[in-house]
Parts: sequence; C-alpha cells; structure tokens
Amino acid sequence: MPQATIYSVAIAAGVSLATVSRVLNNPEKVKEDTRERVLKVIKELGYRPNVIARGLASRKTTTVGVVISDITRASVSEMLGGISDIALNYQYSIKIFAIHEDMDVIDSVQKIVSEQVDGILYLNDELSDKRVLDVKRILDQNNIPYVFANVVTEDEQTPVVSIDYEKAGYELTKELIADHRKDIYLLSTARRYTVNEKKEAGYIRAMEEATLEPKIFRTSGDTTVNRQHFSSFFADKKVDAAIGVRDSIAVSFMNIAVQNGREVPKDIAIAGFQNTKYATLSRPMLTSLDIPVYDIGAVSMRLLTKLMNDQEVENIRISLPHFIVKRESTN
Amino acid sequence: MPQATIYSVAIAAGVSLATVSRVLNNPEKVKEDTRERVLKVIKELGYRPNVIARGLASRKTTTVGVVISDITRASVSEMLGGISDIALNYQYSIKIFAIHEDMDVIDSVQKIVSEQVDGILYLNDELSDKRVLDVKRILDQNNIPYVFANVVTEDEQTPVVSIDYEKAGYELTKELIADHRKDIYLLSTARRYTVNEKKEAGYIRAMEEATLEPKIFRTSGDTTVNRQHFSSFFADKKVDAAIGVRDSIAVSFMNIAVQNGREVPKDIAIAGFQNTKYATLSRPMLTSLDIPVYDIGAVSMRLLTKLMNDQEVENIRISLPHFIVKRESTN
DNA sequence: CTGAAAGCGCTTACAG
DNA sequence: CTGAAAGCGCTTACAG
Repeated sequence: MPQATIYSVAIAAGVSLATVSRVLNNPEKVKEDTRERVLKVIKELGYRPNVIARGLASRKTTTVGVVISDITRASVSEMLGGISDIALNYQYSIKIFAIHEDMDVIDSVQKIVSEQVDGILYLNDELSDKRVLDVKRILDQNNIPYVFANVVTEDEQTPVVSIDYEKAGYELTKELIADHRKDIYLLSTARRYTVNEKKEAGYIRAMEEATLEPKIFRTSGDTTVNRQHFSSFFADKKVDAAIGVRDSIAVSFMNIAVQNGREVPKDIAIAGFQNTKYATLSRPMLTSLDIPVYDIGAVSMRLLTKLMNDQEVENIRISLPHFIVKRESTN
Repeated sequence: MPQATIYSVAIAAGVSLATVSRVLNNPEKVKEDTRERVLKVIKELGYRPNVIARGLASRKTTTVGVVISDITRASVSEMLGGISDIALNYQYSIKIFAIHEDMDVIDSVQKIVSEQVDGILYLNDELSDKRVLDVKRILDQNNIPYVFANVVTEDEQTPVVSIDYEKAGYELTKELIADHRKDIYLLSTARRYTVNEKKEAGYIRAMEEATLEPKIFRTSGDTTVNRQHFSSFFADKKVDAAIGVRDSIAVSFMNIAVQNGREVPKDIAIAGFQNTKYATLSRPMLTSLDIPVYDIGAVSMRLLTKLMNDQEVENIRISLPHFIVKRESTN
C-alpha cells in the first residue's frame, strides 16, 4: 500500500483536510469526538505527515543545520551528541553540513540557507572573527537564527556558547606555577585555532604575572609527527612542566619524556586540555582541564530553539564553567 | 530583499518557469542563448532553488538519513566522516537520526520514512539479526533504498558493508599463538555487541585449533570500571597475552599490567582492535587490527547512491579488507 | 468548531 | 525548444 496522505485520512474519517491538519497541529481547536475519530483513523492507516510538504506550506522545516569542519574530531562529535539529544527533545531534525578548508565559506553557507533549515548551529574553533562576521551577515540577511558553538568571537551581537579559554589557560598555568615549576612549556598547534590562541594568551598572562618566561612550542596534532618533534625537544631544552593544548598532545609528550628517562610528575609535570578518554588511558593518568563539550552542544542547541521560536533570551553570549581534574601527572 | 524564487527569475529573464526549471535540471534541453540569459539572471539575483519545494514536486529530496546510536563513539564519527565526504561528492545532504536504547526501533524508522529521505544508512553494531530484518521490512515496504554499515547479518538480501570480524579475531589470535603464547585472554565487553561476538567466535576458533583453552574476560568499556576489573584480574590469573576488543580496553589493561610489575611484551603481549589513536598514544605502542571505519562509511554511502539511482550493483554485501598493524606491544 | 480555497515553490508530462 | 497547467501534500487565513 502507498503511504497514507492527509487526503485519505480525511476521507476515511469523513472530515475535510483542514480538520485533519488541525488535529495534528492545533488539537484544542477541534471538538473532542471529531478529534478522536480522526486520531483513530490516523492510527489505523499508519498515517505520518509528509514533513517536506509541511515544510513547504508552513515555511518551517523543524530542521536545524549543523555546520562542522571535521566530524571525526572528538570535540566535534561530543558536541554533536549534546546537540542531538536536545534536538530530539524539541523534535528538531539535524542536517549536517561539512565545510572543508578548500571550500568557499560564503558559498557554502548560502547553499545551507537554500536548504530551508529553521536555524543554524555553527561549530568551528578555527574561524577568524572576520569569518564569523561574514557568516553572520548572510544569515541575518536571510533572517535565519543561528548560534555559534565553541567559537571565539568578541562581537557582542553574536549568539555564542563557549568557555573562557583564556581564563582556562591562565588557571591551568597557575596550577603549575603554584607547584614551583619554572620552565613551563605550552605545547600548542602549528596550525592556528582561535581557541588555542586564547589558551596561549592565558598561559602568557600567568607566566608574565609570575615573571617567568613564556615558551610556546608548536607541533602537530598528528602523533607520528609530534613524536619526532618531542624527541628532539629533549635534546636541548630545559623543562620541568608542560601543558598540551589537547590531551593527546600532552600524552604524546609524556610518553617521549618517560622514554627520555624523565619521571612524571617528579621531573616534569604535565597537563592537558579537554579531559578526554586519553587522559585516563595514559600512564600516569593525565591532569586535564575539563571542557564541557557535550554541554556546549546541548546549551547552544537549546539557545537556538529559543531564538527560532522568538522566545526571550536574557543572554546570547554564554560561557560555560570549566574546572581542572587533577590526576597523577601533576602534584 | 526576499529570496528570489523561480518566478522572479522567469520574469526577469522573460521566459516561463518551466524553462528556468529546465535550465537547472536538464540544461541540454534548452537553447544555448536562452540558457545563458537565464543563467545570467540566476546569478544576478543570487537565486537558489528551494530544496523543499523541489523535494515535494520531484519526490526526491537528495537527502539521506543516517541512523546511529551513539555518535560520540569514535567508530561512529569516523564512519560519518566517510559518509559525509562521499555525500558531498554526490551532492546529497545528510540527516542524522539518533536512536537510543529506550526508543522503539520500528517507530523511529517509521518516523524517518516520513521525513522523505531518498535512502537510509543504518550504522549499528549492536543490532540483532532479527532487528535488522524488522528494519529491512519497513524500508522495503516503503520502497526506500538502504545500506547497513558495520552491521553483522547473515541475510543474503540485505545490502551491508562491513569487515569479516570473525576472520579478524581469528587472525589476531593466530598472531599471538605464533609467538608461543599459551594463556591468551580475550578482553570483551559485558554488553553484547554483534561485532564483538564475531571477534569472540574467531578467537575461539583459533584457540581451539591450537588446542588452547579460550578464556574470555568480560568488562566495561568505561575506563574507571575496567581498571577495577583488571586490578583484581592480576591477583589470580595466569596470563601471557591479551586481546582487547577495542584499543581502549587493551590500553587500559596494559596500564594495569605494567603497574602490576609485568613487562610488555616480554611477560604479556597485548593487542587491540580498530587501530585508533589510542594505539599510538600508549606506552609501549599497541599492536592493533586495523578496521577501515572511514572506508566502511564511504563505501556504504557509495553503494547507497547506486541503489538510489537504480544503478546495477554486482554485489550488495561488501566485506572490506583488514590488516594487523604490528607495534611494540607484541613481538 | 468545520470546510472550501488559495498558496507554499517547485517539476513534469503534454501540447505545440 | 518553449509554455500552460496540473500536481506534489500539506497549512492557513477566511467564511460561516
């Protein structure tokens, strides 16, 4: 049998399509026994409204577009987990749009707009402030609500959910300084991520406050590459503490340190960012600054639902709390 | 300005909507100068077809539904990476549908059908064969193409892309047997995943062939839980090799083994499955059976595009090759 | 509380 | 090669 339509339901229930539609969308406007009769037929026929037709007629698709760069990154998929759970609650569907580096951002966003999503969640920790404003302009122009998640932007008019990465970098560094470490390195990425730049800024601030020299060592997130870097690192550098901008970088560094005869945390204290599974699978286990990535996703989706439904929001810039999880790699 | 529609383009170009539509969908059917005039107007007005309207009229949404359980699992997000890349190539959009344990599978699938996707990719390594057939029946009934990815099913009529997990388990075990290990444990999950059951079957076959006693130790994927299990493990068990059904389980076991004074690989050889980043971030680095998760996603999406376009496919059951990556944790 | 009718923005035979 | 018209399956004022 072909899928039942609103027509077949209307005929079987002896009412007009308008009434069937109301039963679905404004049940309180339909008399009780009419409503029940229609509901019964709907169940019997296994009728499900065609969401595409509904989308065209109502101009609401109950779909949000989620823009990502690399879905395989743990932080991205965690965020998607939070987004997906909240979307399920609020009955929104999720469309994924991957924008790769070689693609034109403007063009891609315009394409997403043509997909008629009700709102957009933009996840990207590499986006420059200028880019953010470009994207913002197109979406504003098309009058489509949006939230940036895990994005760094100063703009007061941009809805954004994130954590205070500068403060996080500051606090984690202070922790090591309090342990009387002097030669504290920040292991950052060669590639520029705006979130990492914030961590760097916080690190520098803490070091300078303590009149210590900030030393940033740039490497790759790729383990096979950074192992090489770290091996040569120990040949000539004095170091008694290190912070990796990601847990995986910190763990990779730890492994090479141990192989070079250093004891952790006695000789070198090590800490990471994000408190991923890497942190509990290292030996010793890694101290890490917990970034509530799942929550960033969930909260930004929640904020977006409010914006899509013109609900009042007191604050469009939300900074979630972070905290340090102390484990064996520091004192 | 409001979004341009096909009407406004038609008027501005002095043609009918049918012609504009043809320029977009069957350009070869339009005379060249007409086509160019229309194309010029399209560019000027920044016209983008409304995909919802197109979907309703053509009954093709160029959207595929991807069904997942837990997106935060590394294997799932890797697969999504492959799916997303191929989808981009073939111009399909992706809608994500998370089906949690407490949800009714049949009902969820029916809901997805009502979303009018052109095809469905079902990722799930926990699905029983019966469930697979339930899902299959609904989709067949609605005449919607589908591919199961990383799913174990014997049914010959079900399009599925996966690897031969039984053989993988067999080969990895043989590797350790060849190194003269006798007390080889398989560290599996307490929770039943069909893929893990296959690994177990392969492990058992290899052990029995070598007249060794198969010993399966069940634990949790959660590190804090399995650390406890592993700690008591060493109190009473004789062991000279272990295979974790996931890299993370193998690494967790390795850490506890070392803390209990065992040398890896001298006293205990250890191997894992999936060749994730965990395998290169452990100390020593972990031998692992590589599962081409990204490729499983990519190939299943490719297969789905063929099914959606009624192209001939020689084989609807695809088994991708796997291989063992030898590292420091085994000889 | 309910129905008739227009309309959402497209595609697709059917004519010409 | 092009246009007029019907139709995709809904929603939504507008009447009554």
